[in-house]
Formats: sequence, structure tokens, C-alpha cells
Amino acid sequence: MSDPTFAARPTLEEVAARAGVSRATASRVVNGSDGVRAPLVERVRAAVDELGYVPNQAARTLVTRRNGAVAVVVAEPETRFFADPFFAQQVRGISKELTAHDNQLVLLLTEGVADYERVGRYLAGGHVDGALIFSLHDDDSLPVMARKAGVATVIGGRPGWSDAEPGPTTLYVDCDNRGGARDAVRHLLNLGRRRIAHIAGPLDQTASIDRLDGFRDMLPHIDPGLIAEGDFTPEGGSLAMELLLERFPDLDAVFAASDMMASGALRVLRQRGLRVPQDVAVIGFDDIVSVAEWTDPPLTTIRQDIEEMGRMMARLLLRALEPSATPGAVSALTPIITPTQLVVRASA
Amino acid sequence: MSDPTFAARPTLEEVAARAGVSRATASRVVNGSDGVRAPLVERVRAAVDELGYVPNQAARTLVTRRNGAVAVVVAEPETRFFADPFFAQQVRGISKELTAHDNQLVLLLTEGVADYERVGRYLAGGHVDGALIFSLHDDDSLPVMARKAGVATVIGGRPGWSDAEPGPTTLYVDCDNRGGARDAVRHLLNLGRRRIAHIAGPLDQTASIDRLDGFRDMLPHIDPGLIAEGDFTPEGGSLAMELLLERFPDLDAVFAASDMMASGALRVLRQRGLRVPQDVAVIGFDDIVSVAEWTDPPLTTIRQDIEEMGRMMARLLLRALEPSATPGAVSALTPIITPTQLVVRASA
DNA sequence: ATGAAATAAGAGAGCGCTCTCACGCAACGC
DNA sequence: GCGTTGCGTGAGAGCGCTCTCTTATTTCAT
Repeated sequence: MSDPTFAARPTLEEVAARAGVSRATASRVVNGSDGVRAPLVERVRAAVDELGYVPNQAARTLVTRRNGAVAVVVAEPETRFFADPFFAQQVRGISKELTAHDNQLVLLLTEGVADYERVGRYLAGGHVDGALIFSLHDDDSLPVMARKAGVATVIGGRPGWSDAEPGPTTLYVDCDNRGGARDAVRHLLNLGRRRIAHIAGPLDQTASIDRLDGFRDMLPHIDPGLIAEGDFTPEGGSLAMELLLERFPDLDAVFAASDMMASGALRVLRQRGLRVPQDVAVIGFDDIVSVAEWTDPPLTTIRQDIEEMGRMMARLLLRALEPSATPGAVSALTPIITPTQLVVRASA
Repeated sequence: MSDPTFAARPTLEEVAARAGVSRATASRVVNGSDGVRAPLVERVRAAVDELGYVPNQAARTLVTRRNGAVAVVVAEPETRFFADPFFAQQVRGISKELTAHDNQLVLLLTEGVADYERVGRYLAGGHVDGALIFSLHDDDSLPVMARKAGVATVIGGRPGWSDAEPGPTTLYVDCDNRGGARDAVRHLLNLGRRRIAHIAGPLDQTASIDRLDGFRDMLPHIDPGLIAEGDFTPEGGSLAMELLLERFPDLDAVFAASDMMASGALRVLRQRGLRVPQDVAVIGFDDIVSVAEWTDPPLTTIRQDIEEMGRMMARLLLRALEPSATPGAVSALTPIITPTQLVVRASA
């Protein structure tokens, strides 16, 4: 009963027989191509319903060379994938967009370099039409692999390299990290803060670099000691905050490159008896609502529409997959930078 | 260049030609079936390497009726899937086990009932060999759908019904919620606590019910007012804690049905100036390390090995998929209940 | 009415693979 | 020596579908 091979699925042939047409015509109806007369369409539709026909994807793929599936590849060197709500939201966006276009999402989690080879094989095996890659570090070989495997690719976040060789540009979706960081610092400046520190993310990721650059844009002559590197986790934020406080007990504002780190910083500030925002103003980045709204005090932050970025990644990939996209490449197949937005709550 | 149809993959035929054998023999080598003489094996292997041959999954599926893919279906009525690290860890476990057996993970996220139909079609379409279902509420129709679609299924967590009709039992993996809850209460009792409250999870989920039952096992004559229903979120935990404190200002212990809710309860306790564990002992459930170790004070809790449960779900499904499993069903195709373990930290 | 053009439907090849079956050839017993 | 067994290999069918090409039918201009 539960044997998957048991339930004899009806084939197109049977549908055609029941409708009294040829397999070709049945196929035409099923695939919605026009040029079939109404009464026949009706009959085929009826047969499909009665038999409960569902096309066999494998057979279809075999001839069309299209899978209707997209891989989401996640490099997870530090078990961070799911821990960070960031990815989760992005995957949701991707999933929504993909299913809206009848594509499936194949999740490829990697752990360690051994898995990379497996992923490479999988991509090369033509199981999926394209790949959405989250590669956390800029020396990551995943995007290179995908390119070699010949699968269309969109990367989550600006990759760490710029296109050297001509040819198809590397497609990616990222938010305006630098601009967002500038907005954050500007807000602190407007608040009259003068001793502003920055808790950066890991500096081998472009998001961290870009946010740091934005910070520096506004404060060109800043003492480098006011910049501490974290790791996007609350603990990392705590550690960085402690370091900063030790170096500059008089600082009056902190811009953290993520909400997670900001929440860690908040904890340290509270322990030290420093009031937020009176003594030290704190501002985060991401606007992970479940974090930012629940810190004490609620976190002022830079919002990026993460789910929408996921959707855009999927949409971009789907566009790249369209046959028409391949030749001229005149269409708008370019990286996408989404805007950010300052969300003022209580912490700054 | 990025055209997926462009890269002309070598076929088995070509491999065979290059190795000077028949397609059948090449297939035998590729699939590792014995009965091929060593020198030929060598030659075919060489040809595979030189050509960079990767089997075409679609063609293979067409004849074997096996996809090498498993769907992970997640009902997400309240956007909870990723927010809760619980699922994330389980998915990791699943992913590991699946890839270890060369199976792919197809992620099916659902939002609202409209998606259910889509999922049903997909499962019925024979795209996957089996399904792992996380259905949060016991009236969920997802498992029923899967059964109707004839795909082997394993459910995450005890389903809310018991097998009425004979036939294949409903397979699921769950931890010993009831036993774990008993352990938690026993620990509090051993600590000398006498006024023990319970923050339950949503009572339309079996996990919540079972934990509540375990609580009651140890305290049969408890005042029902000492039980408050939460929703597995920190906020829900806070609300429940406030309610409980209002009803019983003298309570000296709280057993929360999840770490998330416990962390919310902790916050309220701190705000009220109640010391943990001196005034009120708190104990959670799940042992989400990133939460339990970082609360103030660190949380005593009941551990369940979530990742391992994910692995077991995958393993169980894979076993159910083996042809040998279908007929006699003599093998151990039964639900799995994993043990829990008390982890003592500072909060109780 | 007749032929050309347009349109609808069918026939059939073939996608790349697995697997059954038939065949060839060595080793064995009589 | 011949028939028998057994093992290794090849031939070929066929999985369910799409799509091109061909054939049948209709429409319209002449």
C-alpha cells in the first residue's frame, strides 16, 4: 500500500485513449499550447480529471532538459545558517517566488569542504536548472563551481570578487549596505553623538566590509580603535562591546553591523550600568523584528527587506533561465541592490 | 555560456564507446553491480573520468521509478518554521542523513491552505520517494494527503490521532515528552519546591499535551490555575508568567514547556525583582543551546537531541522506502521515541 | 469547381537510462 | 568427445514524455 511503485499512475497514453485522441494532442492540451479545437480540449481535460493524471516529471525532464527545480546552496562552515533568522527569511522569500512559478526548491546544505565536491557533482549532474548560492566568505569556491558546472547562478550578497573576464556578469542580490551604514551614522550624528564606535561583522564578508566602509564614509578621520570586529552573533557583540568600552570608556554611541551583535552589546551596556540611549546610543542593522523589537530597549536599526531580497534572487534566476535571456543578454540581467531604511525605536 | 542546455553532457553510450564495451556493461560499472571483470571495470572507470560523466537522473528515474529525493513539508501557519531553532536543527539532521544516502532534500514550505493543494499535487506527482512532514497542529490534513498520494511518510512529532484502520502504521519520531516533563518536575520537587507552575505550549499540539500530562503525572492534584498556556515564543512565555504570578504570587517554581517560553518567563521574573533560582526556580524544555546557555541565569532544561531526531526521521523513511520493507513489514518500521535528559544549569 | 494555403491531428522518433533476456565461452562431469 | 552448467557480456525493449514531420481536413481565392 505504501509502496511507491504500487500506485499505478495513469500515463498520457491512457488519457489520450480515454479521450479518443492521440498522445500528441493530449500533450498539447496538458501543456496548454493552442491550436487544439475546443471539443477535444474538453474531452482531454475530462479524461485528465477522471484518471487523476499528473505528468511524470522525469519523462518530461528527459526530453525538455528542464527540471523545474532550483538548488539553494548554503555554505555553513560555522553552523550559522539557521541560527541566523536572516537566512530563514530569505529562504522564505525564495520559496514563495519559486513555487509561484512552479519551481521546486532543493536545499543543499554543506558542512565542510568534503560536501563541496558533492554539491559540485550534483550541480554538474543537471539535476537543477539553476542555483542560488549563499556563500558567506569571499574566497568561497562554491560560485566558481557552479559556474564551471554551467548552471545559472545568483548569489546572495555581493561576491568578494569583481568580474575579471568578460562574459556573463555574476548575478547577485544585496542590500545597500554602505548607504544603510551611512544612514545609521548620520542618525547618530544628528543626535549629537560625537564618540561613535562600530562593531563590524567578520571582515572577510563583503556585507561587513561595505557597512564598515559606510561608517568610515561619515567619519573619515575616526580612530581605528573605535572599530571592533565581531562575528554577527550576540556573544561576538558582547565581546566587542567590552573591548570598545575598555578602550574608550567615554564613547556615546555604537553602530553594530547586525541586530544580533547589537543585542549582545546591549547586554554588556546594561551590566555596566550604562543607560541606553542616554549614555550610549545603540543602532543595529537588519531589522530582525523578533530581535529588534524585543531587546531592552527596543533597537533602532537599519531595515533591509530580507524576504523581498530572497524573492528577487529567485526572480533574477528565473529570468536568467528563460531561453530568451541567453543570447542578447540585453534584458536587465544585472545585480540588484535593494534600498535600506532607518527604523527608529528607542535605543538611538 | 550560461545556457544550461549548452554544456553537452556525455551519455552512458559515449562512455561505453570509449571504453569499448556495451552500454549495459558501462551501466553495471557505474552502478557498482558486480559480475564485471576487473579490466573492463578499469576501462569504464577511466572513460567516466576522462569524459566527466555524470548519470542523468531524469533518465534513471524514468525507469527505476526512484527519485532519490525526499520532500520535507513544513506547515507554517504562523511563520514559525524558521523562527524556531528547533526546526532548523531537525532539518540539519535530516539533511545530513539524506545526503549520506545520496538523497536530495526538497523543501516544501506552505503558507495557508491554498498551498496544501499544491503540495498534494506535488506529492501525488511522484516527484519524490517519500515525505517528512512537520505538521504543527493535530487537525492538520497534510499527513492525510500524503497517505492518499501514496508516498511513504514520516511525521515529526506524534500525530494527534491514533491509527484507526489497520494497515501500515503511521510512522513518526518524537521525544519522550511526557517522561521528560516528569523528570523536570521531579527535579523541582527534589529541590524542595512545593508551589510549581507550568507554562504549557499550545494545547492543540501533542508535544504540549504530552508535556502537560507528564507535569500532571507528578502533581495529580494540582490547582488548574497553576497551568497557563503559552505559544512556544518568548513573548508567550512572558505573558503566561505574568498571569501565573498574578494568580499565585507565592509560587516557587515554573516548568516551561520550551526554552523560548522559559526565557520569556525569566525576563518577567527579573523585572519583578524575583531572584532565580532562589525565589523561583525555572526549568525549560528542548535545550536549545544558543538560548539556554545565554539566559540570565543559564537555564536548567530537558534536553532532546533534536538533530538526532531529524536523522532518525530520515533514516526511518529511507528504511520504509527499501523494497524489502514493503511486503512483510516485519522489520522495525515503528514510531521512534527518543529519550530526554535533564540538563542542570543555574536556573533550577 | 479547383488548387493553394492554412490549420488541426496523428505518427513516430528519441531523450538516457536500466534491466531482462539471449548469447558466447570457459570449465566441468560423463 | 559431447552435453551441461555457469558466468560475463551484449542486444534491445521500454520507461513517459515532447516535438518535428507528415497527413488529413478545412478555408479561401481564383
